[in-house]
Amino acid sequence: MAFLPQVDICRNILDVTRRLLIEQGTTRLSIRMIAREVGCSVGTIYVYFENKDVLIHALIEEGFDKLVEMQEQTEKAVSDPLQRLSALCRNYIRFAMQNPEYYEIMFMLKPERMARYPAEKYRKARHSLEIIAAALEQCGRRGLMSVAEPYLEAHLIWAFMHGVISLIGVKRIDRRFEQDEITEAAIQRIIEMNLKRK
Amino acid sequence: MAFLPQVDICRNILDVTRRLLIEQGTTRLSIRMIAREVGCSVGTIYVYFENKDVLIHALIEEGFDKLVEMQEQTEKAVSDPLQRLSALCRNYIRFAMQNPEYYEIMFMLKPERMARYPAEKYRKARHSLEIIAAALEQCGRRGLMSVAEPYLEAHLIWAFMHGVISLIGVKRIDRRFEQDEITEAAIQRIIEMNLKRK
Amino acid sequence: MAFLPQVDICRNILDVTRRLLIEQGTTRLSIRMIAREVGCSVGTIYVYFENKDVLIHALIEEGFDKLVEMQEQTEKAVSDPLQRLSALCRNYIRFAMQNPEYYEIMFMLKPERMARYPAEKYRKARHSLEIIAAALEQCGRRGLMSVAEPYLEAHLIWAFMHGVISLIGVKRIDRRFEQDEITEAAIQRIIEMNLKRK
Amino acid sequence: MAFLPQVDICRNILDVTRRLLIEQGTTRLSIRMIAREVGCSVGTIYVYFENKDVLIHALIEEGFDKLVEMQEQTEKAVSDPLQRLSALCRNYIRFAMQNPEYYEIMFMLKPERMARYPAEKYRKARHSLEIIAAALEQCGRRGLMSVAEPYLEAHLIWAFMHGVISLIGVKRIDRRFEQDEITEAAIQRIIEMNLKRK
DNA sequence: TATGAATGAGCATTCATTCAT
DNA sequence: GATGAATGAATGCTCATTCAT
Repeated sequence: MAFLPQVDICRNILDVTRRLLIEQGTTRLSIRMIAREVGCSVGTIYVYFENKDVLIHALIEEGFDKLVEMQEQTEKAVSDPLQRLSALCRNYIRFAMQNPEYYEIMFMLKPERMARYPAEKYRKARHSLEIIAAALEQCGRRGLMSVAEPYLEAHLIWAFMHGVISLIGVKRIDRRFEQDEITEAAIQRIIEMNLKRK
Repeated sequence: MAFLPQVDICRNILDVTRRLLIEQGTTRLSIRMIAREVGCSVGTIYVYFENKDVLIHALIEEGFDKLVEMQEQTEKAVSDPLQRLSALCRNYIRFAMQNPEYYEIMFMLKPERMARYPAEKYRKARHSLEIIAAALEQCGRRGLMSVAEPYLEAHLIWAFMHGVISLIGVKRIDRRFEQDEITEAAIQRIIEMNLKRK
Repeated sequence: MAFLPQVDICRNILDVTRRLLIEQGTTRLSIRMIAREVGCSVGTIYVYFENKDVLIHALIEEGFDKLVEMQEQTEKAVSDPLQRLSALCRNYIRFAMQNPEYYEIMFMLKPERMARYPAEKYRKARHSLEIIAAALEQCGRRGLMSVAEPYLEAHLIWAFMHGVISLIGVKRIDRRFEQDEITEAAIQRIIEMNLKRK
Repeated sequence: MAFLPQVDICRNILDVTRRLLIEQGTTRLSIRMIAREVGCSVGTIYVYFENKDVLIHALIEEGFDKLVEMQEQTEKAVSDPLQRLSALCRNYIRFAMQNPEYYEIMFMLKPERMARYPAEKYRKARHSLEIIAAALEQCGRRGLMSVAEPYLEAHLIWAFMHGVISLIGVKRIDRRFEQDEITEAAIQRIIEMNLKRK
């Protein structure tokens, strides 16, 4: 034990919590469960996180950081505005699919049900929207789209993606459709929806 | 008691539960809370509902009945297929806005987190989708739209609406936008999205 | 229904209760369970039996009546005292094996755990002992046995049988032994135990 | 607290449970009752015992350990096989009389009524039987008894003692007899029963 | 006679959190 | 920093019993 440095209990707690969040959701998730899974005592959790909410807020923040960083990189990496837009959409959906637990706490918790709602943290979410709005504007400037209100349009795009992700998450999409089929169709509609009519 | 005619305890339980569901969500909602609010004993709840799940399932069924009935009436009432489609969308969103508690248990619960998942009840949801698909087909037949796969398209429309509803529900739409502005814009995009390009 | 006379609800309740007693024991047995199984309402049970204890006491009485009647008949039917003694023993054990629910409430309930202990009813049990004591005396008079204290001896015989029955009931007899093997061996020992040494 | 050294809560819980078991039996015994009597909160019980069954199983094990240890000591201490046999019997009965709560959970619970039946724990009971069988065999080897099947005979002896203990436990022995009178008579019969007829 | 709604107390169990060590 | 005992309140649910109908 002395030679096996306790690497990073804090990290461990966060990762275990993420895993448990998928199966259990926030309410069913319990500190005892986390402790048992991490292999530490309940008290130890409280050494690192003031309470259950703080622990979840930490994960929410982490999620936003990951998402925003990914989108910022795409913004930089893809120069063609139309391709950038679809890359941003594809990324967003992929992020949700691969990190359902992050996605759930980032975008599916009703604020009125969170005891200690950290409004500031959610404001980070805005940045991800602004990146989409910027891509739309760029498309507009290049004459590819005619977007009167890019920020509103970005909300609509976001909503569309969020709807697809959510319905997949609650397993309500008809089994006849593959996940990819649905998500790709959605992305296609999103692009077309804004493309300049000739 | 003599002055407060005990109208219908069962109905009362259902209504109180609906109300509490908005504030608390399914997991936090407790039988004791319901009993306290209804003004009866815990045991009384169990006279009418075998257990907590059965109570919630009853509400889910009620919700689907309301929604499907509303959509069926619209289907009959509006003959113009394009207007019918937009009426169906508008209705769906209005239903969700006015009955957030119904909407949540109907469309937002992860099946794997429900102890006793009543798959059959959820199957009713399909009918609401089929009504939209039928409207799309009708539009196609009239040459107003060219919908290759009406059922897939109906899913996409549903997803779009569900996304708007969900984001409004978790209060993530920028305060600068009115609810109506967003929902109407979404409906407009939904129609346009499918309109035949000239 | 009108043509299907409600035969004898009371009898029905008693029989269902007996059946449930085997699986559940007195404590776990519930009025609701009985009502469900009988196919009547809980209230109906209370029409016939003042409360749960009274219902069980009725069964206890019934059990004693059956046992004593059986033993009295044997007493009359078998004239040879030695054969009578072994017949009485065999009967007793068979009664216990075939009516474990009667036997349990008749002989295994701790009086201090019965809310309303009907001491008088248990006094009936004595008669069954007296019949055994009488048989022992008869054997004594015929010179087959020399029983100094027939009543004490009857108690010991009873205890022996009760022990075999109880251990079989809690499934503690080694599986290598057949039930019959054990009970017959016990009866043999009981007879020998009292037989006059030559 | 400072004045009442919290010696050993775990031990305390076990002892209180034992006491309550006599009055209430396993089914009526409740965690709340134990907590109230121990003077701790309900949760505290669960700190030491995973659930009610585990708590009772712990007592069962404790009981078997006590009984077997006592019998093993007697086996070693008493060299004369006949005296050893009667000492083993006397010990067994004394154990049951002095620890009725242990005895009840060790030998009177129907396995089918125990939710989580710890079969392995009950297997310990066998050892106590084997010690008696060994004593019988020893008597046989010394020509004091002629025991064809010592293990079967041990079962019969056990049953006899169990019967006496049980009837005393349910207070069914006629008040005219002292407990000692009955138990000593039983032990005497047990020895005689197996003694070689001259 | 028969019903079944209603109750209040009770059940085993789990929880987030505190705090002395 | 890490522990884990301790708590009090809460959870879903069952119970024997009552009583107006």
